[in-house]
Amino acid sequence: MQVAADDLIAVLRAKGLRLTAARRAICQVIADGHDEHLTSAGVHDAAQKIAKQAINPSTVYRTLEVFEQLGVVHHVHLGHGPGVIHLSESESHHHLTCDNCGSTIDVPAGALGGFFEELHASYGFTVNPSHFALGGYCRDCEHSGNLG
Amino acid sequence: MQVAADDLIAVLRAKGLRLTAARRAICQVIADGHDEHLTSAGVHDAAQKIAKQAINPSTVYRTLEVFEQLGVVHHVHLGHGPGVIHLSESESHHHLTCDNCGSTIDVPAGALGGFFEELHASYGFTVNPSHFALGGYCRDCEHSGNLG
DNA sequence: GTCAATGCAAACTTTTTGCAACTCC
DNA sequence: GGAGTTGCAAAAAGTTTGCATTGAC
Repeated sequence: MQVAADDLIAVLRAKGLRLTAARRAICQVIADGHDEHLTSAGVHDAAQKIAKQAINPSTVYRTLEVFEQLGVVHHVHLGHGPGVIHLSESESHHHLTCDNCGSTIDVPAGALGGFFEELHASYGFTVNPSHFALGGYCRDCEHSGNLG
Repeated sequence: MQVAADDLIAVLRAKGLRLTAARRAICQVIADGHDEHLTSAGVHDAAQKIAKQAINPSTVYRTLEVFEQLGVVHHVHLGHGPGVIHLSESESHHHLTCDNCGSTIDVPAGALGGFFEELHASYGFTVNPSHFALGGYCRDCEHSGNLG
């Protein structure tokens, strides 16, 4: 699903929150990068380029926190590094992260639906399908045999 | 599968590595806590109690790193906090972590086997079932409705 | 005696927080 | 004008690293 920066801006407006250059830029970054895996640092970087002004990292974190509370974005931990930002509205998907080469495969949530239902039935646990990733080895690494 | 501290010590010996009080204690902690979710801090703490002497955190990290390289343990990220240590030999299981209360449910890898096979068939991705966790809401939090 | 392992302290990364200054509505 | 935002700086948590010293074998 496509999300425009304007949609994000509208969310802020609807909540009576204020719209600053920094926030506009961050909205833009999130909307533009809807299919990428943006780190907070990446958001920070890109936002500064768009805003053509310095933005404080803490501003980025605070703005992303606002968006998380509004349910607009998630942050996901793909590995040991920084967290990754994700649009909640973007098509829900899970991540398969290769422990060897670090590549990430997106799996549509639909492909996992039955499995998650099973977990719910057995454990009463409702999976948030876009949070966290499954580690393992991708096809290439497994075949090449160059495993750590 | 049960792993004794002696087994871990044997691994070190076999590699020609040295055996110090700190390492003995850490082996003990890992072996004893084979079914728990030990953080590095937890290992540190427990090791000091066993060794009855101060152990530096960096020693713990370095020792755990050695064990990771030897393939004896993994470390897993359950969420935003510290990483968790896991015996590679211990029974493989997946983690369901509640985003609300932080509780963790262990799911035996067997329960997920079919699902992982499907992922392998569809995406060529081999899941390492003990790495990373699935986020979501546990039964209690979902029912109580006290969600973030 | 040699080399691995430790302790210590300092650096590092990512993220959070307190507070004064600012600015959007 | 006032509440929401920002920047700055400092702190926090978790982890890593350099270096001299220690201690296992």
